[in-house]
Amino acid sequence: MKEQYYQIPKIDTFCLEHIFECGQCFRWNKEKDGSYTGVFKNNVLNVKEENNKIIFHGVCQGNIKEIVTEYFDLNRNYEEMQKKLSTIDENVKKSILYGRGIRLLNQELWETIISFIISANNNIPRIKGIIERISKQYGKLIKWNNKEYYTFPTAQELSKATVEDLRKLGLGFRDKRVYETTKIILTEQVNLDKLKQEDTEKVRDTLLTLPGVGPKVADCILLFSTLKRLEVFPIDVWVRRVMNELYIHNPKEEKVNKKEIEKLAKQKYGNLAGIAQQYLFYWKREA
DNA sequence: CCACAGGACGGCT
DNA sequence: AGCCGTCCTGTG
Repeated sequence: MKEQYYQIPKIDTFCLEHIFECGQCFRWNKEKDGSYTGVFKNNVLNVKEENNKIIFHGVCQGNIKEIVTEYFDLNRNYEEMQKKLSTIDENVKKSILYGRGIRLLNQELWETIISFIISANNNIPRIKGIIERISKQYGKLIKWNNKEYYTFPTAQELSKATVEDLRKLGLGFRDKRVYETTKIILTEQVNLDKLKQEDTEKVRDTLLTLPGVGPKVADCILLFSTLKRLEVFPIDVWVRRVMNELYIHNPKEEKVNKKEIEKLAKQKYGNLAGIAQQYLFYWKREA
């Protein structure tokens, strides 16, 4: 663990606000100067856009360049994917212009699973609060710049929590789901390392066996974690809304069949459906 | 007081 | 297979 810096030139396909406010992550907070600070794995990192540079600064376990490149998905060509998607139709093109700085983070799988179980029928401020309290209670302390940060607990660490403990931290009815899933992963009834090599449908089926993981949560995990399956298309109320507006035009939005949306997304966006989903989602929700 | 928020689950038909 | 009530908690 040592303090390190890294920087890259500013690019259109990297915007802090787009990346951190598009709903894929819960542990990044905006500072007074407009930069963002967050905790992932055993790293505390601050990211700042300055002049023509993006500056990464923090305490990292390992080499900061490698850590940043992996986490921010810097080796993937977002410009090329945007060009491809822009040819599909004017609306998607518009959504990309609006959120062109989005990148899909490679977040640690275990943390992503628990975070999105907590996200079920919940809102972002509360999700963030719950995850912060869980980390403070069961994670490890990292001090930096006279401030205290806490890592997201490992399965081993979180297994110390009883259902009642979790309830006190504000998880509500999700307490039991987190508790059970933690046990399953800790005992390797589901092995997260082996999961990464399987094909998407099989991974999805396995994730769906975890308590608290339904179709939407499973797809978020597949898209926002190191699994990084760009072809999945998480469908929540916002995505349903925008897909109905753009293509289906059903006056009763709540009646729109999920299967219909899935089919549409696949035939239109193909193996980039997940990327398209993020631009559309961010565009529609912010508007 | 009530509605609702970035779903999952269980019971029912 | 599809439909629907219910599930904690915070906020308006």
